[in-house]
Parts: sequence; structure tokens; C-alpha cells
Amino acid sequence: MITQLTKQEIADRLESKKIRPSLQRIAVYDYLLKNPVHPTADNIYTALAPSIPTLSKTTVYNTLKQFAEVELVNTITIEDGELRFDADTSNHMHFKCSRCGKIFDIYEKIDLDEDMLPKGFQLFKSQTNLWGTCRDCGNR
Amino acid sequence: MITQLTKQEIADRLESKKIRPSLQRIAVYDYLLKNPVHPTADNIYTALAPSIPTLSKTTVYNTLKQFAEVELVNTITIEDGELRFDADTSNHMHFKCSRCGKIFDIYEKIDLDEDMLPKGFQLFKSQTNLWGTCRDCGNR
DNA sequence: ATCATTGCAAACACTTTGCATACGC
DNA sequence: GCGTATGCAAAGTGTTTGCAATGAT
Repeated sequence: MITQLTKQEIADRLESKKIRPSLQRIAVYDYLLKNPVHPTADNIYTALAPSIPTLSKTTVYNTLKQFAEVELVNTITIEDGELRFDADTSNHMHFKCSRCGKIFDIYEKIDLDEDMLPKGFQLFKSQTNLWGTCRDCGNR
Repeated sequence: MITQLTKQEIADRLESKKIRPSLQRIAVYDYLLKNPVHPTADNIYTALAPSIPTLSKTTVYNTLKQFAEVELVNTITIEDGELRFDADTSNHMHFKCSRCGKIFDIYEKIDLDEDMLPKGFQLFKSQTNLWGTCRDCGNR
């Protein structure tokens, strides 16, 4: 499920969201596409820092926040105290293995719609998180 | 949906989970039952501090962590950077109003089961979070 | 030249830890 | 009296903010 886009394609996508395609921003988005493992801001910073020596964590945070605002990425709050990011904005669930900590994408669709909410409520977004053990970690 | 239990009933419930029913622990659990608004640890501390002047935040944090471990309460990660607590451990969803910030319980049930997971995965727990606007806050 | 972006350091918010005091059986 | 619980202060973690330097058009 790794998406490859050329730098130009990434640049175009950023511009279509009115975000100037700087080197840093392209690198962050490219990283998210190539590493769909729901990294934290710190993960991304650590991964990119060697190739962009001047990169700062602030820039990574700013960039991700901006991406989230224009819905280029989804933020995942499956774990308290850290935010994870996903460039796959299609509607899917996340499964966190309590043993190894890996987060898996689950594309099974569940139907959620406004009808299940009380009158007058409007639904913008939903997120379903699952916890358990993955195939490699067995039970308990 | 406010649950009232006597101190004795709370004490019994804590003991059934092998937790010694101290004054502080009873107060925290009682608060959660009477105030099912998904408070943070800090909310609880602030609310209880006047009546238990020696109470410390550490104790509130310790207590909640303990309760969560024995599944007396559920932890809700609907917002990054803060954990919320719910003494209602029945399976339900949470709706956060993006405007007023209130969190509502949605008892509509969605079916999630192990069948939707890849082979070898085991499901222990799930949590569905919804975002939008509540009846009082209208749209946008 | 102007305006946006970057990156450092400091500030923040929430939570956990270390440890001495106090409490309960 | 002994083991657990409590509470203070300090440390830790993830994130945001203030601001000067840099970069792009």
C-alpha cells in the first residue's frame, strides 16, 4: 500500500491545497506516502534529519499541522500522548497490537451516518480504533 | 444517566477488583459516576480538591490508572494530549462537538467483530470517536 | 523589497517517577 | 509494626510559541 509520487506530483498536490511546496514539506509528505506506518512527528523528524541536516522538529510539527488542516493527512489518536499521521485519508480503521505496538490498517467498512445521532447533530468525521493482538503476537 | 451508589456499594465494587477502598479512591469513583461528562484527571482533581484538601494530583492519576487496569473505567483518547475517563464501561461511542467541546455518549451500536480482522488477529477492545457539531452549536 | 518559511530555544500541558510521610489492618 | 497509599516536588514527553535568520519571488 506504498504510494509513490514524483516530487512534481507532490508539489502539485500541495499547491492544489494552497501550500507552498518547500523542500521540507515535500519531504514530509513523501515520507508519509512511502512509510504508511502511522508515524509520529518525531518518527518523521528522526527519519528525515540525516538527509536534511538543517531540518527542525518545529518545521515537521508545523508541516503536519498544516497538512491536517487541509485534510492532506489524517491524525490518529490511538494512543494518548502522541499523535500519529496517515497520508491515507480514505475511511478505514486502525488496529493497534497491544504486544508489538504496530498499527494495522483495517479496510473493512462500518456504516456510520448522521441518522444514528440525535436530531440536530452533524457528523464531520469519525475514527474507529481497535486493540488486540496481531497475527505475529498470538493471544493475550 | 447518572449513577448513584452508596459509599458502601462503591467500596464493595472496588474490593471486588482487589482495590482497597480508600477515601480518595471512593471519591474519584463516586465523582465519575455522578459526573458522566468524561472528565480528565485534572478535572477530577479540581472538582474534588476543595472537599479533600490534602488530595494530590498524583493520587488522582494513580487511582485512575488503577481503575483502568481492572476495567472499572474506560479511557477515552478522543483528543490528543489528554486522557478522559468514563465509568460507563458499556460499549458505546463518543461524539465530540468541535464547537463547544462537549463529549456526548452515543449508544447506537455498530457491529465490530473479529471476523473483519485478518486471520490470526484477536480483538480485545474498540473505540469509535465521532466529531461534528451538536444540536446546540448548529453547523460548521 | 517583501512576505512566507524555517529553525532554535524556551515555554507549555499532561503525565509519571522518586521518595519521605502517613495511614490502615 | 508492616505494607500499602498518599502527596509533594522534580523529571519526562510530546507539542506549541516567540522570534530572529533565511529563503523565495
